[in-house]
Amino acid sequence: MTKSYPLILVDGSSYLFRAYHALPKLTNSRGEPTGALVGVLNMLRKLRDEHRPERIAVVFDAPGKTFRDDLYPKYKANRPPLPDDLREQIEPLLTVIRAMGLPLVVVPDVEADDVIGTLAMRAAEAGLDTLVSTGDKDLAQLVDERITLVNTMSDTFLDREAVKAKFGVAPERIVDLLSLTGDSVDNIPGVAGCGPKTAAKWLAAYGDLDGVIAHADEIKGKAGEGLRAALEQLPLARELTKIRCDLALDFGPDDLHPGEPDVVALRDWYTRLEARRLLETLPDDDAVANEAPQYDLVLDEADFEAWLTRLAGADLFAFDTETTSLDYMRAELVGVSFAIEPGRAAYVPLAHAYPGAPDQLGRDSVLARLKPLLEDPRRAKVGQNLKYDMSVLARYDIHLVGIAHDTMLESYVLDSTATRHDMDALAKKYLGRETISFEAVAGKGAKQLTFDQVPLETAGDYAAEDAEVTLGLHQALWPRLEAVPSLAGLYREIEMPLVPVLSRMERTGVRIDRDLLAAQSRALTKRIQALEEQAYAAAGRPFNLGSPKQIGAIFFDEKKLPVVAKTPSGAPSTSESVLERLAADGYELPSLILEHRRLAKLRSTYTDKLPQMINPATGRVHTSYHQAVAATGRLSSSDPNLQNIPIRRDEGRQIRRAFVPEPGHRLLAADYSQIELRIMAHLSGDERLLAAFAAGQDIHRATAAEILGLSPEDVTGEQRRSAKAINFGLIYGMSAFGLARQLGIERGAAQDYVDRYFARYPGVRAYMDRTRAQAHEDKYVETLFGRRLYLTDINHSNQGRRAGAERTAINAPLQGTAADVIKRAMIAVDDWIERERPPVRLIMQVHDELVFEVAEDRVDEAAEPIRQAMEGAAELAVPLLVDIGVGGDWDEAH
DNA sequence: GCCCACCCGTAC
DNA sequence: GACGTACGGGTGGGCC
Repeated sequence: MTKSYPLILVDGSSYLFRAYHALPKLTNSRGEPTGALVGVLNMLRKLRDEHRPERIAVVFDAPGKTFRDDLYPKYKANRPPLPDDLREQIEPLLTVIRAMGLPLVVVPDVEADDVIGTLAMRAAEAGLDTLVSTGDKDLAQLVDERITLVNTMSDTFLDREAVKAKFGVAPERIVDLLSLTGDSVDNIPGVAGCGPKTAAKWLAAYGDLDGVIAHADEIKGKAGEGLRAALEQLPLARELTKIRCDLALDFGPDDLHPGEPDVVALRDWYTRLEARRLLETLPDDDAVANEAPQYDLVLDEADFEAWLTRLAGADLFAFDTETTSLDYMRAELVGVSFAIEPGRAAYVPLAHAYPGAPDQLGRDSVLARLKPLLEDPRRAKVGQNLKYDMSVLARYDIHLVGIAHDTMLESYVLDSTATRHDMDALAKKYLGRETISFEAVAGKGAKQLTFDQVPLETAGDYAAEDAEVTLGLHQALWPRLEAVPSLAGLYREIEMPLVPVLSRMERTGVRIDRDLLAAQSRALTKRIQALEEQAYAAAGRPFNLGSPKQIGAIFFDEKKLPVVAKTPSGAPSTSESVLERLAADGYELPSLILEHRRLAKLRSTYTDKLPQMINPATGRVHTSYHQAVAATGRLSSSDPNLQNIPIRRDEGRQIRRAFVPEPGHRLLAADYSQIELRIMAHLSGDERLLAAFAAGQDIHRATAAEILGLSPEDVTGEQRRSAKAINFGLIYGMSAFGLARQLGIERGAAQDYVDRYFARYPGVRAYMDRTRAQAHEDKYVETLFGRRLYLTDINHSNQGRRAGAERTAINAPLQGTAADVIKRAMIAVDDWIERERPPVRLIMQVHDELVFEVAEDRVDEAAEPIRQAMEGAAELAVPLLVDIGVGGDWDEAH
């Protein structure tokens, strides 16, 4: 094609129908109809590539009545309703056309033909040649010296001469010809017995339609009779057929310059449509990725709508919230950011409030429109620590679903020993990219701003980058994860499904009896004060009982007490074991300090702190569970830490009485019995250990009996205690030296115990040897569910470092498998709760224990499903046993 | 006033 | 030196 056209007008509606009927009914693999849509897109691409027009518009009919309906109520009455599988393709088509950068024209209450006629005429007046691309013969009436028709699907051009050749009349007579022949699709009757040939003949003979009408009497035959019968309606047919070229449009040809294609959106759409040919027309991924990122600050409806459309078409999008607080229970939403492709992201500020802040889209209206997307399980989202975003959104009644990926967890599963899994660290590690720190935009210390006070320019870059980097990280991390099927399985089956469970558990929180803790604090204060006075008297001067340094000065400098042990930094230790030793030697002060430390610890860490952590809105304490902290796969808890509430000593245990249910409810505590030893039995396959668990024996008693050659009933309490220390020591990779210290016995005696243990449990020894050897070989160990823990020090030249790594190698598979098991149990139990909606809430996890708040009258029926979920969480060679207790507080539930 | 290392103690 | 995994309070020193 050599001739160039300054304006191309595309009859989009005609092509859509032609494509729908002419092309096979294709669908993509999701079952969405795509045939007509892709057909039209291919045609548009071809048209644009061949002509590279300066101006172009794709014109569609607008829904609604037109002037033709007013002229003729039966207009288009024969037309069947739009098939559903065609209707569904219209909106996506319009969206993709916009993304292609092609001006889209839909004028309310006007048909595409008339818009095209008017625009072509205006162009002609301005001296511009127009190419009208259509599949509809009616438009032949527009053809003249400046207007040419093309059917891009069949590649046929119609200029004046071609129109004459094809229809037998000049373009000026096309309206007359069509009036005579009629149009069954538009329900314009025409003349019975008169087809295009006859009509052309008549028009050639009598000049035009008026001439034909004037000479109607002269025409013979069936067609002549038809003509005479149709005379009255022919003027109306002409009115209906004639394309209007005089519409009052508020735009003209010069408003129709094509824009830059949105390659990112197009790639998503073409991918979704599975249109490979179209995908190939787009520039390479790399070319896009290497461009400077484009961050949109979305402040108006049009931009937001455009992003909504992009998100709706994306297979996966990255998502992030900006808020006023790290505390998910207090955080107010300040903005949201999105990315659908590295290099392209947007920030939608919603509630930035500082002097001179620009108007922003309303939070409620934005959230209302995001809600369907965020709650749609088929719309896949990726985020960094999405548990946080999920909890924040829940406060706005948005229940995030479709959490497909979390980059923090991808990183954690790939390497749990990495110290940090935050976005900044990951961007540096995996993308070689330095990101904007929160501190850089919000400042730090007392001058730190909340995010709503951060100016939009910097906030936008920061927030959009968060989403964009998250997507980039996912693209870097996911292939690495997929390359190791066991890790991918762990991620998919355990870590990702756990995210909503933890979010719910955190938001539920736990009720705390503030008054009880306050009373305990007062009682502790009295005792602490008394101890201080006694200590000052014993020391001969006042000092800070909380300062190991001052204690050291008094003990080892002033009173010349023996140094029992030193701290790692070389200072004389004042640890519990040291003080106990000194107390046993008859000194008074050490036991006073020990007592003081215990009480001060309880007061500062628990009885004073927990009431401060009560959320005023819920009256409950909401901890944070961290899913990417502990290298073994365990969770950790902070703010407050609910996983180290005292239990071993009675004084401390009282604090658990302050963990209470709502009125009408009970606490139910379910803990695994000896889970790590059972896992050791399973992993080692040791026959005696397996047999002991199979028989339901008290495992520490059985161990004592084996080591000492007694029958279980003859084992004393002291002997059982020693065996228990051995069992735990094994789990921690303890040496005979450590055991001796633990039990306060000679090293030789401890070694004797260890030897006898391994003689009776040879499978355990073999397992430990095997594990160590494997660790040296692989530089990592794994849990039963494939979780890996890397041991960088396993071949270290330093003996201490190497020994430490070996202990970790022994401990990690046991601790880590237990963590896997309880995580699976949590997912199962949450699934039951969400499915059956019993009056049961999961409120705490403490490594081998789950705590529930249950309606008082439903405790009995809750216990069994909980037990089944927990005991069924893994299929081991030994039974998994769960002990369940119920009470009016957490202490009582044990 | 803020930050951090250190020591110590709580849990499983 | 010697028992694994966490969190966090108080002290005390350094820094701004």
